[in-house]
Amino acid sequence: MSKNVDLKRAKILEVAKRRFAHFGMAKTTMAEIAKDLSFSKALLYYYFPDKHNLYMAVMEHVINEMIDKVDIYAQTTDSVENALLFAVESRTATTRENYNLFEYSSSLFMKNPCEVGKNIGPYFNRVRDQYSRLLKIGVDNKEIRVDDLDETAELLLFCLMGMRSGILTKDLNDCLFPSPEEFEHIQSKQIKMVKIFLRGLSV
Amino acid sequence: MSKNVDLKRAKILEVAKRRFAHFGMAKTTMAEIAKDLSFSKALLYYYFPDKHNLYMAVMEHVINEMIDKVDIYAQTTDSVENALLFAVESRTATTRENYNLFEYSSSLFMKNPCEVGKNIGPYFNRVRDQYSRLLKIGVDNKEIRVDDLDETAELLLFCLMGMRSGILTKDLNDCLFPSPEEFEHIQSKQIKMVKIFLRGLSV
DNA sequence: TTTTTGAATATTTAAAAGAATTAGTCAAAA
DNA sequence: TTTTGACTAATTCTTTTAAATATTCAAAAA
Repeated sequence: MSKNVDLKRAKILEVAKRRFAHFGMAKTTMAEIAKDLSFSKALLYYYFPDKHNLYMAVMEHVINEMIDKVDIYAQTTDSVENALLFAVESRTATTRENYNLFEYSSSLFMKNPCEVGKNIGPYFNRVRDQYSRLLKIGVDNKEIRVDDLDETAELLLFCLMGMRSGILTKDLNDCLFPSPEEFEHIQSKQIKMVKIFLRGLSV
Repeated sequence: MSKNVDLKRAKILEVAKRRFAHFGMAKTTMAEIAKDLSFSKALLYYYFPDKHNLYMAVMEHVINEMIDKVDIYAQTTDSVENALLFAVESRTATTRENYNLFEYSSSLFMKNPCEVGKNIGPYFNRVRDQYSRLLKIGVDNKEIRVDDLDETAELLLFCLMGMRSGILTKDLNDCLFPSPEEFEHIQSKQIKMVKIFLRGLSV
């Protein structure tokens, strides 16, 4: 029973994710998603209450994948630096693979920064909590010293975000979709940043 | 001759700055600025070719004030940390005092990130150069070790920007104008960030 | 009872047209 | 050289209408 429902929901998520990641939320219609799955539009609403809800489910799915991947890697290493660098690379990869998916989230924020708590807020917190866990590896290892794990993780995450907005502010080539070089560029800055940051926390 | 022209231009800048800082570029008309100065609109165009040019002149004036203030302070101290913390505080102050002035710049960027080179780009570079100079104090002092001053200054600046965007993304109260507490909050994060960053560069 | 659909409705977006505001010009006066 | 009032051009704001798309629902299929 419920097994079948979950399976169908997963299939829908899969297809919707492809469309959203490729064309973005705005340029994807429910009709198109339904057609991809070769069933009726109305059935989509049987499994998901509305488009926004479907989008959020896709977001959650993508974030989960990324977080799980990083957590699994983190179990195989005891060095904070390795763990964090892996996390940074995963974030870059996820971002470029799903660029247009995230665009809707940021447009939501632009329009109404106040309601961030509902939209991207929870995802931000989950990522921050992960960085908190990663930093803890270093603390347990006596590599670094951190007073407030959560606060420091947030600080680090803000810095990483800064690399992104900073670079997109400076040398954007032709706009629209950041080029592979730009992703590389951002990531390289982020890596340098992480190294300085960690050294700043070292015992 | 030219002395009088400069004086008049300065007066115009003064008035325009007040309007721009208070109501923003969009909500300020050339007619209003002219009325404030009790002379005709046409005369504004005698001293400044167009509104955008006038705006840029105001921007430059404000940035200059901030940079000068920081440079002067920097001469009185040999500690990088003091210099940087002063710079951070000055930036906060300038930002809150001229919040709506900057809003136009960011809206320009939102619309067309490509042409950033023309608009805010130069100002960004001047601030980065200043941070470069400030870091050099620490290098000369043997407090810190830096390979590439400019690159590191840029990194630092991006991190500072991250604190700003990060916090405005998270806990914005009622939107529109950030509250004094929010400025405080951002600045406190920036200060913590700078300290970790500097420690990460320490010899 | 659960899943699926076609057709109907309700919202949102897009485009067009017109009015109103505001930027920018110019010939002439001070 | 500096200043202005009157003029034109460009931009923004509203309103309207049409089209696209999200969402609902009663009924059929499984």
